[in-house]
Amino acid sequence: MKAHPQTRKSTLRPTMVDEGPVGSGGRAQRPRGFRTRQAILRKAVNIASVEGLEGLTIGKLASALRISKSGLFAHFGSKEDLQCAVVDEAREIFVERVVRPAYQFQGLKRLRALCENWLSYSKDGVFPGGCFFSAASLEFDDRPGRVREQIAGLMRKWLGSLEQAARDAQSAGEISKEADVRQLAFEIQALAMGANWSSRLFRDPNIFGSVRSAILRRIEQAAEATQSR
Amino acid sequence: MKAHPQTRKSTLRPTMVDEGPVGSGGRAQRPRGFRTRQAILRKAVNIASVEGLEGLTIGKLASALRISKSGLFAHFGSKEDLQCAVVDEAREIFVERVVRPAYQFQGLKRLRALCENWLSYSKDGVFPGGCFFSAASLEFDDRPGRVREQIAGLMRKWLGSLEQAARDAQSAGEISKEADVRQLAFEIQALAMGANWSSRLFRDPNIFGSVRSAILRRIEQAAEATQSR
DNA sequence: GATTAGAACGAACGATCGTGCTATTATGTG
DNA sequence: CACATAATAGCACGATCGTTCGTTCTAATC
Repeated sequence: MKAHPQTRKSTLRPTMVDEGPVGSGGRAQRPRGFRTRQAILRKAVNIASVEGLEGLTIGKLASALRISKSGLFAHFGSKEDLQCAVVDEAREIFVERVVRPAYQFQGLKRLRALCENWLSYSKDGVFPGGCFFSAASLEFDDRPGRVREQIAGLMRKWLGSLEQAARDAQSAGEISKEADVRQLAFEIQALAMGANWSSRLFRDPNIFGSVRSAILRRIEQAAEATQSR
Repeated sequence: MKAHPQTRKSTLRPTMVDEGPVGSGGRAQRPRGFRTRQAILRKAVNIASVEGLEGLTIGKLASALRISKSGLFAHFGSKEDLQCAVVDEAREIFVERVVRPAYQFQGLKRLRALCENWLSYSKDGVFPGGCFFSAASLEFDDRPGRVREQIAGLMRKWLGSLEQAARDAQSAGEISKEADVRQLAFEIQALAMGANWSSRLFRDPNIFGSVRSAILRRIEQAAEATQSR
């Protein structure tokens, strides 16, 4: 004759309100469960950046948040939905940290800012596991599905932003007309991801300095010369 | 009264002898279980390059080989051991395909051959999931343990090979004395991994051509100039 | 042909996976 | 306060995870 099931363990947690000061001084509160969802995603992104999007497990995530598995699961219909939401949350953080601050500049300055911001985004550990998208790209490039397409779309857009900034710089005469801006964008991205890779695998933060130089050199090379394709 | 358990399903598979012609014309056979182990690793490497080293599961691997889970497991003491063996198998394939053929050349030629071989190694799908080590690096860079250290060691060695080739080219006067060969090696590797990344995520095989040019350009740049840093 | 070492198997373990279902609790509105 | 609705918890499910065990089969040695 065990006590009837389902006796609450702690009445001390009314809802998941663990977030800091919301908005600027008590702004209009969002709907109730939204905050929980947000808190879940925040933690999920951090875990996923370390363990991978597939290694991110509903059980682990729930217990990391001291939440019931089913309670968490109800916020998303499936694991795939959760993964998509996590990717989008990571995107938001990335945009806020890397893209947005660079858009106060124009042309070449913007391009440089995008690079600088990306490097410090990786170096400063915005995600505890390094660049979320480098890891996610390589994890999902062979797994067909919505997550893969979402990641691919984001990366295309990011490369497009680099390319567009370079193109604008081109229009402004800051970069040679002959430069292949698409190629330039790709090479920047490759060097940046290389920095992330090396810093993580070899635990060498110094790589960021030399990669920063390499990128600037590469940009300058596009600025100067009648460079062949 | 079920028949006593453990009646063999097929007497048709005495041992796992599915490999093609071994050695050059019936050479001295390796010990018995060794061939099985080899067949396991071959399949395991392919699966792992697609699903990741952690996504490689003993159950899936066993049933892909039509082998019992326990029988497979017995060849390795633990999953970590299996992963280490898989990494080493991948290393062997990589060396055979990328490194060794380049060592018939010297100096700059060797450096170029290493690059060319790497690109075609990725492009031709030597592993069905693209470059095994790119994926494995990013998967394990945050997971402490033997696997991580093994991968890191291999990558260090590979970068060292590139660097040494460049250094030799330097001694031969094919590359400027002022060039930073370590940096050169890194940038080559970053571009190459970028090609692998892009080709996989965007399903764009054309990237290899432009990355090849970019690498050659970068090498030439090291050859010519009194380049800073 | 009998003996023996090693290879492969079947069954089972506890843990955890993703996912349902139902009941309980919390919140916001009248 | 009562009520409706949304959010969360509890429990259970079948599947699969890595791992262990004891048994059976195979191949080589005497």
